[in-house]
Amino acid sequence: MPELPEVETVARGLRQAVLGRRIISVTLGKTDFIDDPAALEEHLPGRRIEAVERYGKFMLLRLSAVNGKTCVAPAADPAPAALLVHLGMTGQIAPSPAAQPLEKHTHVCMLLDDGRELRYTDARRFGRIAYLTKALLAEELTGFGADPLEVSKEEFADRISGRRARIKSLLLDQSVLRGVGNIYADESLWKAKIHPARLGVKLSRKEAEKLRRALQVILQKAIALRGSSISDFLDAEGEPGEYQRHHRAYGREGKNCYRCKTPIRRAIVAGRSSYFCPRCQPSPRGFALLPLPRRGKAKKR
DNA sequence: CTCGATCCCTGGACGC
DNA sequence: TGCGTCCAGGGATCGA
Repeated sequence: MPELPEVETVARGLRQAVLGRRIISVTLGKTDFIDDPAALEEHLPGRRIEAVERYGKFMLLRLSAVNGKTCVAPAADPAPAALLVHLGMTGQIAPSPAAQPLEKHTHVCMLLDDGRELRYTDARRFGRIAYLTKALLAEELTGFGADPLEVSKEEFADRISGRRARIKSLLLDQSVLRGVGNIYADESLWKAKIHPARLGVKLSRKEAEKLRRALQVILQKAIALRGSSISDFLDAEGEPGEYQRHHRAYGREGKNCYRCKTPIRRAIVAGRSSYFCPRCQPSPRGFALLPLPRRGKAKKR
């Protein structure tokens, strides 16, 4: 569940921990979530980590050009490049002493020039790792939507106003906004008092602006608190975040709304569990609030 | 074009 | 204690 605030937290941690380090060698475990595993082994050694950036839910480790002095074999691709990292649901990336035993599900180990290893673990392997040349990276980053922290009032409204999709679906759509996931979509909709099943086209400009503001305030606060740790999110120092304590909707089914005391409901919207206050966030016409099976009970097929 | 359904994967929660 | 089932969810893909 790492979303923008969690990825930002990890990126900041990595910036502190590994900036300027050179990668000596790479060892891989399972590779079915890596674009081109051989490319990692071939192209990473000899490169220095020059910057760590976040793009939506992606992290981008900018890598130096390879020069002859640090790499014995002439590199086939000496130009600057990047390592793209997506944490998926359960991905973690952090440096460890090379002597430390490997955590379960460690699939990428990058030995650094200070004796530590930058390790990527991911139980579910919903993440993604790719070595990308400059051209491939540029291609990769096309098609993403606006940065939710930077998007202007006008652009935000334009991006949802013509759409017949549900607002929840639009918030989750990385080609509309990059970086928002299920938790922060629900939290921002609760704050803006907008039902997740409303259609984008049906939101007024005023509502759209309220939603943009809510999203920005929530994301900023979540970053300040180092993200939400609801299952197993840990930052690059292995520390959990704090923002889960501030959730007002997500995961609060049956608990009282912080504004009006009405029990929070859960419904499937845009294929995802969605939490909302049925009073503060009035449902659109035609939205049937079907009773969901209680958690843990058998589910209809 | 738009959008919903399905699948990928594993650990943990829960029922019995 | 152990076994089976369901659920979490980002994103790719497919079909309506």
